[in-house]
Amino acid sequence: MIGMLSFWVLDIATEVEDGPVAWIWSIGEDGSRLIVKEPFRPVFYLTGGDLEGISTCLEASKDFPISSFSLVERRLSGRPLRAVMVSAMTDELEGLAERLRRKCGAEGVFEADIRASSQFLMRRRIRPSSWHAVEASESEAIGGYKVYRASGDYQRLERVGTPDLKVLAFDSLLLASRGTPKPEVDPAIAISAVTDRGEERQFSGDEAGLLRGFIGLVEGYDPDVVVGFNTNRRLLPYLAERCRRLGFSLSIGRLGAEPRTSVYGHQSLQGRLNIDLYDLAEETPEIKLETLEEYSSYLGLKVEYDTIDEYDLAEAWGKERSRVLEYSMQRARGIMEVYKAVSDYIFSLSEITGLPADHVLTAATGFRVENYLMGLAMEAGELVPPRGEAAYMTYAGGVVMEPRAGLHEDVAVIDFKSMYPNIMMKYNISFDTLSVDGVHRAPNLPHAFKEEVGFIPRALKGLLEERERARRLADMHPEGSVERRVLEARQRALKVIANATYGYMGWTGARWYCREAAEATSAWGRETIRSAMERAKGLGLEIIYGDTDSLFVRDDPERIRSLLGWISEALGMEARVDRRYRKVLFTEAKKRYGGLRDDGRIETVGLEVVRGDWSAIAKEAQLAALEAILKEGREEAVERVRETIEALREGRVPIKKLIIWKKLTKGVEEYEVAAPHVTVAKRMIEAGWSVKPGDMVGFIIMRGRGRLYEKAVPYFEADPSRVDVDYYIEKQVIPPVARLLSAIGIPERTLGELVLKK
DNA sequence: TGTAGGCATCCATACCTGTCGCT
DNA sequence: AGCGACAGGTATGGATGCCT
Repeated sequence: MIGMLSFWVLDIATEVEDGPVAWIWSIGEDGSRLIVKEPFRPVFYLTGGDLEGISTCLEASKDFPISSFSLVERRLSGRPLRAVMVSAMTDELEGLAERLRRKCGAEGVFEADIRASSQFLMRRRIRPSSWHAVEASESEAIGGYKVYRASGDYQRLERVGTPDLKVLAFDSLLLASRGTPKPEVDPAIAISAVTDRGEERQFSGDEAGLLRGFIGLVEGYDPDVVVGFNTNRRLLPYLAERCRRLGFSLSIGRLGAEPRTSVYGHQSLQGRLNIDLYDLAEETPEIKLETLEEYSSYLGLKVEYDTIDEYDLAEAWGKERSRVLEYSMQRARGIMEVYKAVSDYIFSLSEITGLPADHVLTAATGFRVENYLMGLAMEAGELVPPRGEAAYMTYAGGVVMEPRAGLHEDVAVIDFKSMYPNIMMKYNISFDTLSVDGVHRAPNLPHAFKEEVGFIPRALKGLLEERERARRLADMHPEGSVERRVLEARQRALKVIANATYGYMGWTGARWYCREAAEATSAWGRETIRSAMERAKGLGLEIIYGDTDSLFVRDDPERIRSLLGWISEALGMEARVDRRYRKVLFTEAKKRYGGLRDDGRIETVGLEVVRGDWSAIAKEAQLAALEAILKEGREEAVERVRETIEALREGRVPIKKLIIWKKLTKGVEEYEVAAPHVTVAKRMIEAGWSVKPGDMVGFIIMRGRGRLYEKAVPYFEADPSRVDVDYYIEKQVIPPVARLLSAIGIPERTLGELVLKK
């Protein structure tokens, strides 16, 4: 029974049966969950001077797991290259390729370091998280899932959006008598779960019972997506270990599989997507503390949390158990809501980059860009180079103007649209167009680029055209519709990948690292913005500030229109007025300003207000002063500061507002100099808490003698009566506001007097 | 398992200088 | 006078987190 099968690709896996077989976990058009199976042979290439010799040698290598080999024409950095393509009967290519290279005297090996499942997706042009059709015959079902054998080519189907996925969000509580729970000794005490249909379940009490209850729920509901917060690095490995100790396994994958540790700490669930929203929170710059609560409020979700700090959990569990359980359920609900808000973006990113939806979140930006480029390379017959280790060499970046300090009225901000991608396309900047006699010569650099369209510019063109298409289509659908939401998420994902391509080229770890290309891009960028500044001056526009691809000018619609026209015609680039300020305040510092937008909102850039490593009281004080400066006057601004100082003096500031958070960026032993958050982290570790690189450490400065790092204590241990109020006044509140006030002519002395005035 | 460079800011630390007490 | 201890000032660089 052969017929066309349409399906949406959920996840991909490879198994070795007689040879490697790809399993595509999918959702059929009728909503059934199914597996498309196809045997395939991952390949690698051998290159060298004597391809005939290599071939003869391969002929005599029947004892190796090779299915076939052939002489093929490919390209390397755009230049034609002949190579021997070897098809393997194993999915462990690197060892095989290296042994054959040595045995047969080949010089180069290509693509042996690309995982079998990635090769399958790219060669067969299958994009995860999207619809395809293929000729297939039904074969024996496995564990209730229909299985199809695919034959022939896969066609991509133009269809917006995902099928109706079954989603399960969960949260789990772990209880330790002391410090951070350890899976060897400390139990899970509750698991809360919510389905996309709104069903809620909570398991608690006997640990074996609650874990079995959760496993039963997963088996029964059979979700396509399991979503949580901090599941990859923490919860899933923890729960799996608890199960093992209790004598059973955490079989929450399809076909009863346990979670498997996959690349970079990702936990893989067979046949399901395991999505950890913490990964997404981590890469969202607006989110500083990386908590579920913060993420929910950033997304503007109406979810209630009666938060219980992890440091208070043990005590709360003893005293107010029902409140703890309710909080756990609130978290599960919150996780589901966050998932619903971000899932379109995740699936778009997955489809564009070609990485399965659960892996795309754990992959860093560079690997997302690279996976996208690898897909294009395979289509174009361009060999994918191995990951090298280029020596780190820095180069010049964007230009930043010295701002005109002070308060300015009616300022327009002109932005170049996608400046770097457009420069790379305009001057055909790419690793395969770099050439000494190229027609495009980078300003003040010995780099030049050929005429014939390069790999990177072609990739960018594809991304930007696709983005335009997504935007146009989005506009054709009504506001609030599923299609519009999905298409908008798609255009955002496309923009992210396009904008990261410049940085990717300058990344020494990139397969297609090309410092010359990155360096030339920023050089043309500097030339572009400088010539725009010249022109603006020539037109009589008053320039206030500029950074890389933006220009702040006193608003003057007529002259600005003329400047934008010139940029389009003479530079062949596009710029637009991105925003307007009724008032904007600059200090002497670059990259820091605050303004009153034309829509009445206050906007802060670079100032302490937006930084996560200042206490809330300092940030509030600065924002209040800024608001007063922009909306009222200087006296009011000073008055706001006075009020804050007074509140601190009188002990009216809640201790939470005094917490200073800093990220521990490496192990505590690796630090060269003592710092408050490091000594606090050390103390916490001694007390049994796990504090690892990447964790945020919150501390408060207490009265006492010695260095600052000797006066810092973990925030949850701080005694409010012993807080070093003077530190908060003199080192936290005053400096940030003083910088703003001095920009409008109020000397720091004035604030000093405020402090003395008791 | 790291997109890039440019930048402000705080604080620890090393180093320098001058003063003081002691021999 | 010569020496070391110490206080105070300054230059430097580690560390963090922002901007485009």
